[in-house]
Amino acid sequence: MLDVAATARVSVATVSAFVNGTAPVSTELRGRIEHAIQSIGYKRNAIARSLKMGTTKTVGLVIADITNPFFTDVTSVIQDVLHRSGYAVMLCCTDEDPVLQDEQISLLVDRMVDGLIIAPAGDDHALERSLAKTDIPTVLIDRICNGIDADAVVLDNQRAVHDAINYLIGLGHRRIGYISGSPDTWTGRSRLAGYKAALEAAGIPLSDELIRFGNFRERDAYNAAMQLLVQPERPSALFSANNLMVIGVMRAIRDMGLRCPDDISVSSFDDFPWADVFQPNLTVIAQPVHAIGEQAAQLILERIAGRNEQPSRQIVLAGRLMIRASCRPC
Amino acid sequence: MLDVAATARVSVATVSAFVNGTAPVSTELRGRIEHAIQSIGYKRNAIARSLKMGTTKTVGLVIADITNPFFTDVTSVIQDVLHRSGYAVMLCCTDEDPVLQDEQISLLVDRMVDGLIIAPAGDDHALERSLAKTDIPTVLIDRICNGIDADAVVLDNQRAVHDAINYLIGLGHRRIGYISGSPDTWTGRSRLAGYKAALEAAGIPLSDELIRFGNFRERDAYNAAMQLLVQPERPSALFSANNLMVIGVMRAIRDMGLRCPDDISVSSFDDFPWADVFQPNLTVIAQPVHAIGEQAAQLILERIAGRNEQPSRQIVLAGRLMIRASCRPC
DNA sequence: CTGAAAGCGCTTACAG
DNA sequence: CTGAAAGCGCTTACAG
Repeated sequence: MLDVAATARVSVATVSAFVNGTAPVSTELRGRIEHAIQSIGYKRNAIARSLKMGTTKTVGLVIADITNPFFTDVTSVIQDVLHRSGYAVMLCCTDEDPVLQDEQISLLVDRMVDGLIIAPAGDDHALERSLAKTDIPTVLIDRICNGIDADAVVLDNQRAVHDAINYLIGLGHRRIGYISGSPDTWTGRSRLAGYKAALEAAGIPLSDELIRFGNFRERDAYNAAMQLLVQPERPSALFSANNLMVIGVMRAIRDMGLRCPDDISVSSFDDFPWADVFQPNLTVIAQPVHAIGEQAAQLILERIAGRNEQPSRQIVLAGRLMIRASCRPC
Repeated sequence: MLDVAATARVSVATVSAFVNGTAPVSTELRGRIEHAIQSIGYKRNAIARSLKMGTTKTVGLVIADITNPFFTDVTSVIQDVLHRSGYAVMLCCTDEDPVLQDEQISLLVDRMVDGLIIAPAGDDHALERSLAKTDIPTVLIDRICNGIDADAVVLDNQRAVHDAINYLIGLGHRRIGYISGSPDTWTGRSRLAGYKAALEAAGIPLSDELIRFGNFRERDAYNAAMQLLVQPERPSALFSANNLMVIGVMRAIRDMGLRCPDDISVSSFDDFPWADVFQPNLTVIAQPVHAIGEQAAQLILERIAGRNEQPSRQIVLAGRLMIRASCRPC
């Protein structure tokens, strides 16, 4: 910028005023500056600008797994709206590991991101500790954490699972196996609560034998499903608490020589873009990924702009049961 | 840092030396500094550091589509190895749009990323122009661009498609429809070349009627497949040049009331994590996503470190044909 | 409308 | 081993 100022024979203040449109500049100087910028190939140094302004125009996004379609869909729309507002996004993955999560958040905080959008991993306290050292505006997605006062956009998980299980019950199923996410997470707990509530409402006794923990991971879900499938009185239906796990469930079903939906019905949380064209057409709970991303991005933008000084609020969205062909009457 | 220096009653130079371990500090001062850091809750400002050091410890990754499993898999491993080396990654998506690509690259260059890993979108000249203004170390993945002198890690696309088409020919197929990526891209061209070479080698005459352009997009591929499927002499097999497009192909097949593989065989570029458990089990060309990400990350790290001053080189990896159940003898 | 100057928080020769 | 000081490239009161 000094070079530009020098060759344009103006002060740096004027160059800055011109470049940022922050103050009027006479047509003459404007021409000289424009010319100087062209010939030098000047580009404003955003780092220096950040240092002075105290803002980096970037927000950190931390998700569990970039390989999970749910997160990528949400990420995609978040990026979209954030970019439109001139923000870059720095993406970090935690692999559902609180330690990694802490590292990633540190990395983001160090780089002075203006805001944080987090899909929390691990138990609530982990995130609480990670966030304690900073006062960067934060919005949570997918999960809520006790002890963290931040905006959040989540699903009404309990209601959604309740509906799905209800559908299964309506089909005559009584022994419905449930592959749960980690009970350490809000998501894991609230989905499981939906399962239990649905059974209870239908007067079907709960049985711990029918609940296994897959921790939102394919591998664990495979083992969990296996345990359910080898039971003498095999469940007639299986519900998986997320998309990764249902792959494991399907794999277990195949390895047991069973077929879905002929031998066993399957339903799951989270939709797949290809669900309608591959067999079995999975009956799932679709999350409003677009709305989730949109809302989260909007919230963080508001917080960053300081337009929103109100106490944090939670936006609760509804899931939608997509009935396809993976469930049969019992 | 001034605060820390003040309360520890030392100079900022000493604090800096301690924090970065860049010079020995006496045990006494070390204790005082440590204490001051604790009580103040000091964190080094990475922005100021970047400004002074001319390095941001972050690399920009620009891909076409975060929703595409191929890119997310590669992204996942790139992030992994980069994080391990203390680098953050800033992710941008181009939607295969050269204009957006230019914006994203600008955004990254502005923020002074130390390196760039790019899966080029659009035609070669677009990227060439976007990169012209900068001399940031760059490595290309997935696609090579004419006129750009950068390290690259790509697939031997022609060979891979050749193999897949050969397999189809071996099954007795003669009318093999081909859903191509954009011919403006190296990837689109080299994969198509593989198709043509395979037919030629088998003495099967080429027919433009059997080639349609899906531009790597599901929607376009759907239309392209439709055009192929309504032909009086319908192809007995369809090959899709990437993963997104095969979804469109399957959708077209379904909408035409056809079944795969009973009525028509299907094969595609790119594997899916769930390919073995959903029907039809797609026969595909699997890319070595892990190796691609690993190599790309390694290359950019070397370039950034300046350890590699050699002329740019291209790493060419081999695809692998995964024969499953979506292709039948004709 | 324009310019000289201070300062954002760090690092790093250069003296001591 | 430690400190005073300059400078990374910008923005922004403050004068003129």
